[in-house]
Amino acid sequence: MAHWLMKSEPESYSWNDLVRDGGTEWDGVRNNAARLHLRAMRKGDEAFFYHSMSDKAVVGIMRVTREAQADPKDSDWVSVHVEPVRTIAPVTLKQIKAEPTLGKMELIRQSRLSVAPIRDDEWKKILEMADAR
DNA sequence: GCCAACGTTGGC
DNA sequence: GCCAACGTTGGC
Repeated sequence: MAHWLMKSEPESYSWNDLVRDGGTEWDGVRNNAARLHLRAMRKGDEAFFYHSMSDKAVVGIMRVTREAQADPKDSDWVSVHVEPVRTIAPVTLKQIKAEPTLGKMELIRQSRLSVAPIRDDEWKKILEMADAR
């Protein structure tokens, strides 16, 4: 099972919004690299929900509940369906940057990428950081 | 608010 | 096909 990180500005759509909704169509992605990642997602994959801009922290875990299909707003693009799994203690970008083993994360190397893969060891490390609080 | 990084567009 | 100009994202 693969792991991912997906970004959203909390002012636009927050983790709490996702929990409230019980699931959502992750649409609106308009970047080719991100689209490739969306297409590579498989049902059952898990993803971190990252609050960009005002918060800059991983705040929850969600699950891919349906694989990519045409974005309802623009069929040139794709969207997946996701559901919340659980809230985690926030792991901030600052903490991630301070952790040498996380230096290769796409989150850091290419900050503008809104949908990114996460290596197994990175996933595990961030979970450990959340659980340690 | 500023600016770096990245993507896209359009003139040549 | 190259590259300058412009737009957007997102960290600081």
